[in-house]
Amino acid sequence: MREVLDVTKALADGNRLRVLMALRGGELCVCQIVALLRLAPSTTSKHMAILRQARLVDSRKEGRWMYYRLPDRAAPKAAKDAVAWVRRHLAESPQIVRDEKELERILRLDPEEVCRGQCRS
Amino acid sequence: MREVLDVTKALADGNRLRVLMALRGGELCVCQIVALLRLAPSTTSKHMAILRQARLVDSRKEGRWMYYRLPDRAAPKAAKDAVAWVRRHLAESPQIVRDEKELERILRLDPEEVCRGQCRS
DNA sequence: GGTATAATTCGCTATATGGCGAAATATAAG
DNA sequence: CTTATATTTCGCCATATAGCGAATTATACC
Repeated sequence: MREVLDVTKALADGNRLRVLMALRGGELCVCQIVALLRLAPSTTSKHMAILRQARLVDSRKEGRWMYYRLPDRAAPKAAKDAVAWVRRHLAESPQIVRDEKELERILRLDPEEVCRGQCRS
Repeated sequence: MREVLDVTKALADGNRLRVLMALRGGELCVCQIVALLRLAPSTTSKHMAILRQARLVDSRKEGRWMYYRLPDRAAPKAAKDAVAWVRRHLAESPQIVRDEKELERILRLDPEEVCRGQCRS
């Protein structure tokens, strides 16, 4: 029950659903997710921790950057199936379509440039 | 997005997951669900309204009794798939197994008797 | 070592949610 | 019509959650 509830609670937020959809195209660093959601880095980080706790994303640290991606084969089936459900039923949402365009724009930028300025106090 | 979020928010509560699992065996009236969850009728009713809003259950009124059941063919695919996901990943939860036993006990009682006393002020 | 920067954790506030009991509604029974 | 009863709605309270900025941590660069 706990495992399933972790997943459903993690999915019960629009911004976290947007992140899962954004990760369809491959891993993203926190800076890029911040740029997409336009939330504070601290808020975004908390969202990512909730998704990871539910095993809906995996993460990988490279230098100062933390990259998040959709879970691989090793993830619990409940989580993988949940991601598949989200992908299947959210693909045509106007918000998600808008995010796709915005993400294209963000990915065209130098990652350094995306980060710069976000994390200044 | 709204439709998907209604579903994920509805699933993000343990008692509502328990109801969905309990309805596997067929429709139940509110009294029976109250007896299973051991929550106040008003609380239970609110949970059922949230599940119905998300199209995760259908309802049918018969006299004074309101019966809830899992959605049929006509329901949105997102809702049907979500119910299938819950059924697949929650079937072996200890809580759900306990609920199965308890529900058997409740179903052996006269429905009139199940209701009696719950709704007294 | 010292500074800069990406990310997280912490402390706080506003809002959302789950719970109850009382009141309201709807239907059956007298 | 009046009473009884199943359910829902309303008003309230306690807790959970999403958001932010400040402080902290971890890593790169000088």
